[in-house]
Amino acid sequence: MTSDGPGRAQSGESARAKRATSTDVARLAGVSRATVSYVLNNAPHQKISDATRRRVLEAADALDYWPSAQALALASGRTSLVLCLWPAALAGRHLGIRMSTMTRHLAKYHLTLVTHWLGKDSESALDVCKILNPVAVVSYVPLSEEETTAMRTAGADVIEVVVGGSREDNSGVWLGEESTGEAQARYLAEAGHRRLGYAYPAAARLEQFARPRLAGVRQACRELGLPGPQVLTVPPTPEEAAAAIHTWTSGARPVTAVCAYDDEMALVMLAGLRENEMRAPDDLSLIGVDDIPACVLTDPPLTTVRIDVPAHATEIARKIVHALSGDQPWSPLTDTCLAVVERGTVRRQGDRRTAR
Amino acid sequence: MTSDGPGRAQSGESARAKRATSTDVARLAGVSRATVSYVLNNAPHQKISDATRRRVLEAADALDYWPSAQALALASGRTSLVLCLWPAALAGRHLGIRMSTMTRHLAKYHLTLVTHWLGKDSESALDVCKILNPVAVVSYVPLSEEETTAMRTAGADVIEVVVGGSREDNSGVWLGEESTGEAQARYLAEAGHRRLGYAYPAAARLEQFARPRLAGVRQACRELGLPGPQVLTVPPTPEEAAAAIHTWTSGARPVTAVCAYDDEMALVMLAGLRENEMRAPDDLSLIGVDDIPACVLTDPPLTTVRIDVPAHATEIARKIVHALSGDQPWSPLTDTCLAVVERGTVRRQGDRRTAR
DNA sequence: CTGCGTAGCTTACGCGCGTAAGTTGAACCT
DNA sequence: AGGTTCAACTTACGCGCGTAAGCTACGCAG
Repeated sequence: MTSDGPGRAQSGESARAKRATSTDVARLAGVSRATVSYVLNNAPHQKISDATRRRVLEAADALDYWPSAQALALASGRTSLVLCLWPAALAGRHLGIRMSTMTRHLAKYHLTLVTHWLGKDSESALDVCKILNPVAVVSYVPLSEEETTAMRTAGADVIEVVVGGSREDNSGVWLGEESTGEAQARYLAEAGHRRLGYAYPAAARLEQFARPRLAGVRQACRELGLPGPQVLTVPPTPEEAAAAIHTWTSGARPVTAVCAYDDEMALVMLAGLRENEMRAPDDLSLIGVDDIPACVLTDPPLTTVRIDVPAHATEIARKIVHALSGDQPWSPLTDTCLAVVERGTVRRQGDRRTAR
Repeated sequence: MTSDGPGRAQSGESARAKRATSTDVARLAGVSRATVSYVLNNAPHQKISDATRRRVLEAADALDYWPSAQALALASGRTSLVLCLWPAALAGRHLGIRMSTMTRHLAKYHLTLVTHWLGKDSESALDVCKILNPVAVVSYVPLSEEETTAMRTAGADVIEVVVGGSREDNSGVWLGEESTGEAQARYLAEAGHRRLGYAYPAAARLEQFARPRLAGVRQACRELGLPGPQVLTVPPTPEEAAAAIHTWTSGARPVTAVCAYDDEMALVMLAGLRENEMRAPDDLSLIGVDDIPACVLTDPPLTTVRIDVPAHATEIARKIVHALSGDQPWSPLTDTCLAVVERGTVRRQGDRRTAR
């Protein structure tokens, strides 16, 4: 038995039916192609008798007809595609929820989301845009002025660059990376901490996220009248984390709490604390970003800032749909896509010991 | 200053240049459209004078002309797209490398990879296929017979379903999920273990991966003459892991080593061991799959099976390119996309204590 | 001087579609 | 009887492209 199970690759020889065109439907229904088109698109000002309409619909059904997206795109000058540009270096675990949320939301408006992965240089971004000719682009990669204008001439009406902009650039709308930093700092301040540290990642690929997050911490400190955070670059090894922790805690004005760039950084910090025979939160408070599953497994479990990814993704999708419809000014549905998950690594003012 | 920074969404009003068509180029060069086409495509049997050729090339350059992918697709009947279907539930951290590897490899052959994210049900898979009309589909989601044939009539010449097939289905080619399970079991057997456990995940979304991995362990046990693994479903909490560990280790014929579905499962197991005041590898050996960064941070560091993702991705891309060219039978470049990373959680036969 | 091959183009068609602009014949009004 | 209206269609065009087929003028053999 040589049936084609899944996993088999086949070249095109297999006798497969060609897809039916509207001409085929017209022939089968015994009408002109135009009539078919009018019926299937419910053309508003065309009079089609019920009998004819039914014949056309039956013929289309019998032939399993669907219109060619390419022909549609050529004729109308626009596709129904939304292109998402994503940097390969950043494949985190929220990606799936983020993408499927956007996919579903856009699908309600008959828009199809596809993702293209970019390497170090975003060279292929423009090529892909030319090939797909999407109506909108949402980019998680910084885009140069030239690239955006080139994409616009390539047909992309709406271009959203999610990453790297400042708050004002985003029309005061939504969650930038800064917000996570702000949330960390505000929470620590509210817990009574005044001298903060920031654990900055060593990997260059994280720069574009780390920089705005740190900026958010700085901004919050400024607004709250706290001294700026003491920033240390922490490579991902327990030993180097231990050294950084020593620096933070041993000065004349020691840091009492550290904002970690993300949860993985915080995990490394926890290992560094062990290395120094110290413990969170008694010797140093710690807060991460992301709420990865491992957060609940550590001892003590890690306090962190959770990004409400579905909410954020929905906001972006909504903004795109809105911009495509192109009427009233945009207003966000929510501006709080963030929440602090309180667990065991931040000591609150007044606590002597923290409960296990 | 109201310049359009990144992060701004714009609707289409901005006076942007329309893209140039080959008609524009023809007009500027003072020739017919056909001549333009012949020049730009280096038509083999057409005689074009050098002067004309140069004028056309200059005009195309001046207008920044590129052919419309939609028109090309309509005229030729095929696109240069490869569609990758990915289940949103499975966004792991290797995704970036996997995708960019495939993207780069396919780009060498002027194929563009785009990814579409599927939710629980793969309902939209076919729609996307109809919209994009890709030459090939590589799916990480199981596809029904109807779906594959429908995709073929939609124009996809090559369809690769990476997941879920058995070894034979994949034309004896490459790495299925089974292989990771096999590698775990073989390694443990070689280290002297004879009674193995398998820590099966509780989350339903992991079923499609867990099942073949477990099948691989079973297969290896059979081939090595070992009793089959004692399978326990382990929810992701330390307490429940501790209970499972108790079951494994306390019988008349206790298990001495456990294959964890993946590293996260192994991490939970480690927490469960702590809960029981036990330790790997002295009380129980443990091996994961994936080699996530956290592996080196645990105490002891986690022994695991690493998937050589770039190699695997390249194999898939090569297979697709090969199938599209459609000549000689396919042969893989490598069949070992797996490696065991030996760290501290597997006790080798003869060791009394394991070195830290 | 006529015929012919050929370099160097142009004209024409089809890919599959939406849709504007006809066309036809029956019903209705004067 | 002759004109008008209108339902129910069909014909024709363009979107941007590749490419088959046709066309023209020039050089050259007979």
